[in-house]
Amino acid sequence: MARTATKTELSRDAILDRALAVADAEGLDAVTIRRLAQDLGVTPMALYWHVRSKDELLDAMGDRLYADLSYDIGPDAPWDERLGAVMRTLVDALRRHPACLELAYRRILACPEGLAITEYTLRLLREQGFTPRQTANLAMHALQSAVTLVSGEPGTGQGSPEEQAATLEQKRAALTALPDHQYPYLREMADDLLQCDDVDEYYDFNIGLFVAGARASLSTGVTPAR
Amino acid sequence: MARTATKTELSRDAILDRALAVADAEGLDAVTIRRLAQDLGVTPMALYWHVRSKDELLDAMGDRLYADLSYDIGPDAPWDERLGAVMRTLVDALRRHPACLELAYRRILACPEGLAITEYTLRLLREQGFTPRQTANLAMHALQSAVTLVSGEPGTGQGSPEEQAATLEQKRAALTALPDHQYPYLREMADDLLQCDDVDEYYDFNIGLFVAGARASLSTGVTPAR
DNA sequence: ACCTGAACACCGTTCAAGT
DNA sequence: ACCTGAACACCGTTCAAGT
Repeated sequence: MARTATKTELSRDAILDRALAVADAEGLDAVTIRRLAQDLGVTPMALYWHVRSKDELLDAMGDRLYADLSYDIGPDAPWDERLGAVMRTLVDALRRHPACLELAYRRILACPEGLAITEYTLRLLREQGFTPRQTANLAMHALQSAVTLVSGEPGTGQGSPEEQAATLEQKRAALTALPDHQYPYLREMADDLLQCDDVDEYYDFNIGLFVAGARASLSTGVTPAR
Repeated sequence: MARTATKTELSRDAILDRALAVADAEGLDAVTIRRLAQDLGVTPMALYWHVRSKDELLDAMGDRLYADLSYDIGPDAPWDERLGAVMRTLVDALRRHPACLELAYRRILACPEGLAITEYTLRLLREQGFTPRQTANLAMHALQSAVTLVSGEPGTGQGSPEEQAATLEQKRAALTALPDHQYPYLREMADDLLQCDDVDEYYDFNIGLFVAGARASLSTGVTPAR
């Protein structure tokens, strides 16, 4: 919108800051080399001095998601609470840049902070008696669940806030227009499906759900069902 | 690759078939109006007679994921097995077109088959005693978990098979090059994190995990932890 | 070391025009 | 009803050239 013809000189960090700001405001699709250049008052090709390619820029944006995480609540806390704390931290971090969600997963094993939180989680589970296979599985899915929770938070879509509100109302209209004899449950729970009045309860419940599954799979030994 | 200058006349279905084929072979990014037109031996603008926009085409591709699903194992089966069957069906469907995974979530409440499986799941959970809020929550996350499981299946990335193999080997090299004193667990479980020798076990375990979480949240009444 | 200009090979989409 | 041609406003990226 406002072409911030900032006097601040161009740098990798300045580009990253602007990219995240654009993503937050207008969605990841709005993050464009040419757009960023315009915002920064510079020619598109100038960015290529500080960044190898757009893909590398997206990677760097993803890495920012893992910056400044604190998830270690101490070795004396129960292991399931420690696991829950990891997921809580991830969720809170991802919620700061919901437009960048899709960048999170591919960077967890690529950037130092991602490796650190993964190592922490692997150790936590391994020491609890999970097999290497189960541990790797649970650790990766703890992260993925965090991503999923944020991206699936009812009322949160992709695109600008206005677009989100518009598509939300559109979906509600579509659901309430369904024939009641065929979709009674969809109609009953339309609001619950589409929005979320208590986000804290939402995250608490679903993180608890994951942790409960992990707990169950530990006590029963192998696969928790079937 | 082979520009299939098919003599079959242009139609919405022909476009969709080609789009899915291209996505499966080269990833969703390769699905392009112009590329499809070339494959179909026609001018790009010809597609616009059969399809309103590229977005509508992507929506239609997503709808295909929900076609021909059978998940009802009968009302006499235990509810947790029925829930597991729903997730199994979704997983199997999504695995047929892994490149289209990101299209799945946004169409679940938009196409008839998506509505049907959602209604089925809502009813299943509601009759079990979950609150509307919990039911809506669990139903949507059952789907999302299915998407997550497929997209997170170790060894499965986005892009062409060659690209996947290349990035896989690259990641393994990166992990095994880590300092052992700092990341012992990452090094121990590098293979488990990156690939998956028994896919059936992988899906069974993780679907069971979700179902176990749901079971736990039902028996304990409200939120399963904290 | 850092930025620009011109150019290339792509996109999705509109709109008037053909048959 | 169905398709084409030309055009518009975008992309990411390369490469030689400027300072």
